[in-house]
Amino acid sequence: MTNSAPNPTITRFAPSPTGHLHIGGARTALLCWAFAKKNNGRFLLRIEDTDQQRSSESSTRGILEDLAWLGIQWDDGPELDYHGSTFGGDSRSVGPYYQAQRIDHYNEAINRLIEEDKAYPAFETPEELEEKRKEAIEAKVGYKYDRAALDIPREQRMERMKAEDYVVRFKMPDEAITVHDEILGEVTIKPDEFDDFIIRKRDGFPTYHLAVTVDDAMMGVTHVLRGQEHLINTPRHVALQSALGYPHPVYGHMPLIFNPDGSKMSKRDKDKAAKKASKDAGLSSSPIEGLSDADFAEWLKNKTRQLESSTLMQLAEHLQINLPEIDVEDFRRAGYLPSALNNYLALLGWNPKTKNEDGTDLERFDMDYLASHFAMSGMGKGQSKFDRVKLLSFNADAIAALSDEDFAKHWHQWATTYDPSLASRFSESDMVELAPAVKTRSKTLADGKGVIGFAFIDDDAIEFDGKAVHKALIKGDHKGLELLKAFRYELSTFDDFSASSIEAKVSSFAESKEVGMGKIAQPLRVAVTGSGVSPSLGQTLAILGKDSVLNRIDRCIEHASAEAL
RNA sequence: GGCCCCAUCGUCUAGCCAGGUCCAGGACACCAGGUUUUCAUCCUGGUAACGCGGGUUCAAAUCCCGCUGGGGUCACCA
Repeated sequence: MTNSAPNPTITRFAPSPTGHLHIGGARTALLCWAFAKKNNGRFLLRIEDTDQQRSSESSTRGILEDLAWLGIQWDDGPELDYHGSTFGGDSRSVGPYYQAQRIDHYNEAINRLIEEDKAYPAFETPEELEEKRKEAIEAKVGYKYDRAALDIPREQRMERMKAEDYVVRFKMPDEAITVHDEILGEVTIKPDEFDDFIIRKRDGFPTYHLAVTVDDAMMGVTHVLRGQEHLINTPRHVALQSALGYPHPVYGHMPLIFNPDGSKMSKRDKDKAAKKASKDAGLSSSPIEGLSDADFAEWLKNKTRQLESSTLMQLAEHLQINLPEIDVEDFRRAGYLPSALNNYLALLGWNPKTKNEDGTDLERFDMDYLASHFAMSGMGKGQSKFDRVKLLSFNADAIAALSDEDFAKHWHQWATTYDPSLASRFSESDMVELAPAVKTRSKTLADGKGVIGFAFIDDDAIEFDGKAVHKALIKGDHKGLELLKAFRYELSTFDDFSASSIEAKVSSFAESKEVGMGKIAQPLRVAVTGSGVSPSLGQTLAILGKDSVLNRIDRCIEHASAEAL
């Protein structure tokens, strides 16, 4: 495909601001972005807020920030300042990018269609239509609008428009429409599958079909990459484009993403998980302030009832469970890196079909790679299941690959938002020091705290794991305990508490006592952490510092001596 | 239910369009072993799939048909 200057490739992502950015939407946006970049084109962001009831400004803001966090930069669209860089703008002067601000454009197109007799007003009320729909269902036939309004003479219709409430319907041409889809091939839909759909609602706002057609044309969109749930809409848009004399963009409908059990990934999954945990825990009354017992009981027994997101999070915390991640914000909170999320998302349905040097398939790649290699030909046709375990593995690898400095930056930034106590306990430069111990032991940024959990406990509050104490200190004639005492003595005059010199110190001590490293390492580890498991000994002691280490050893000696009697 | 889309290891997939090089390759997970003072990392090896039935062909994971299964869609939501 060649691109001459006058006709750049333009893709778009057009979310409706009715909630957070769903992970499926993020993948659509990512691949639209990648396609545009690969073809030296532009990626456009448009907010489809024609549903006045459900749209909100805070949703828009959230979606913009989620995209920015992922690093999916839009060239045209609403402006956003994010950590010093500006996203969006209107350099081509084809805005505004909020559909609610583009009503004049839609009306112009609608009026033109009416004048050309390609669209017409219809006067049935929603209730009347609902009635007819019900009848059709009972008769087990597909419902289609019966074109009753077309029986009214045109003159009369035009007259009634002035006085009555009405919708505008598009006269769907009576011919089969073939969509040339870059992913699925040719898809032909017969005319009896369509009726004269509404293009302007009673409230004067256009419907999605009309708005999307007008906007894509006016904004110069050349390629539409979207989820397969839109496949059936495409013939409508193609017909509308023809009627309005617009060019037809190239389409690509990508397969949808599902939960491992095959169900749709939806916000309801969070309620489902919380309900199950509540039942398992035998909760009979609301444990959350601001949620009444009655509401809680109703929510619990009604499968479709959903709780406010913040309430749900409080409940999850109370139950000590993790809610399934559904929105980009969820993954962010859970401590995923955007690079890992993008990588996994891109691979879900797209394959670079390239080998690594060792002959394995290329799976790990970054945004630059995507931007220079993405092609629709690599898209799969089949639906896929979202495997959090594989994503976790991608994330763990991405974290491990970070430099200590970058890891500290990400970790501290994450903690600042999601775990302020962690962020205030350890500065970013502290975290650089912690990085070597934490990186290979964390699958997510949220895991980090657990790795160094021993550092969060006061010296005199350490709880000693009985088994570990026995195995490391008491077993074999208290050899471990004696070694620990001896090492404690040497440590009292030792001041260089860097990880490497502590390692050296322990090593030379073991040599002088003619024992293996483990003989002194494990007693020490148990003494300072209470358990037999921690990062490397040098790192562990370095994190605690000399005072704390000595305190803890003393306390352990006391504890173990009592145990040994 | 009508229409439309889809179908390879448990999961994501390569191979399919241009049939033979595929007793089907990779990744995640899992199992076993190794490295490591513990854990984690890391290394080595292993288990594991062409949904079913018909064709076409010397030859089918690859082409055709049917079945089954999964999904989408049938709004004055997008």
